[in-house]
Amino acid sequence: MEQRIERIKKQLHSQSYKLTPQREATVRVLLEHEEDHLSAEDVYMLVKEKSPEIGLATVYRTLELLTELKVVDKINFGDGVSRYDLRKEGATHFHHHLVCIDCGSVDEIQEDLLGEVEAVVEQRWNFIVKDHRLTFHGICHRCSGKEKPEKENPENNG
Amino acid sequence: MEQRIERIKKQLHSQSYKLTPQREATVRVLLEHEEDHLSAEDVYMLVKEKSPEIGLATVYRTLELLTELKVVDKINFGDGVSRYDLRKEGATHFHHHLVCIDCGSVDEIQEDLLGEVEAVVEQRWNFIVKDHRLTFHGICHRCSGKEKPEKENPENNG
DNA sequence: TATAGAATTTATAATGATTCTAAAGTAAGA
DNA sequence: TCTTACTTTAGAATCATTATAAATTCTATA
Repeated sequence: MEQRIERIKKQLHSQSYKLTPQREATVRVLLEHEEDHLSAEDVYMLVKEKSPEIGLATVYRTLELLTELKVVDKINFGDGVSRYDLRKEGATHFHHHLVCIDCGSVDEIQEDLLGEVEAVVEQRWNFIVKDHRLTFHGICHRCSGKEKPEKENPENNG
Repeated sequence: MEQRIERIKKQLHSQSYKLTPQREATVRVLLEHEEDHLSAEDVYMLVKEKSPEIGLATVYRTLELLTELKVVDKINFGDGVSRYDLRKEGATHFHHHLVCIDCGSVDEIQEDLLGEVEAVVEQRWNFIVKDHRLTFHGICHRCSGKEKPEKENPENNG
């Protein structure tokens, strides 16, 4: 945890931004909730627990900054709010999501399954792929009664 | 055009909705701008040209209804507005998009490139895929100076 | 240490997309 | 024609997000 904060700090410094206490508090919340998909409001409320004096606008500004630095990814599942998702360290691509239309859960796929598809897109559409967003909508293993997949969140094979 | 409207009318009727003049005007705008990715406001302004008395709320309600019936897909490219995209007739999946981070253009891919990926997801994650959203961000052929792809919008091979 | 200047935060107001509400309009059946 | 349910309109309300102005903090330098 401390190491990751240290590295994010360096990343900020490299663009002449500072890791202020408010920004650090925000980053800590994101790290502590790595599995979740928090909205700005969610983050705000969690940050407030430990740093009650922080303002909502600051949280928004920090999240925007972190998005710019590609520390987090901003995503939208169509429910009217943006959500912020920490990138796995070293990951160069945006991970994928499984949204359950039954219970609303959101699981992550860290593996990059799009290698071949991107090659096709680059060749056939002459489009230089820089990033992607892929979300599947369907029924999760919990709702379908199927067994839990062996590795639901594999550590670092993206 | 008339045939498609007729079919959409039937689809509405099958759920005991009516194709009111306002709804029809909205559908016509969508059909006339099939290649575009219109926001609710865009649709509103286009509908007003021919039916000036229509209200914005009606357009919103109609788009919501059409989304429910899967006549259109509601998408979000991260620019703060929802956009509405007519489904190709017979298409069972949501088509893909190529968003240029340079000029902002949005091109479509009708082909379903995700067959294998979905099979992997179903098997490895025990997730029953019902639909998907796939958007690539990158540089389009116009901005990169590459030649235009042979078939930019293939007719109906999705 | 004092001080100027830049960056940052706070609190609040403003914006803009979307949804809600109440009243009026419309269509279909008895 | 009367009744009932559905639909639309206009405008108000809501909610997420962004902008603003004043206050605060940090940094560098004298």
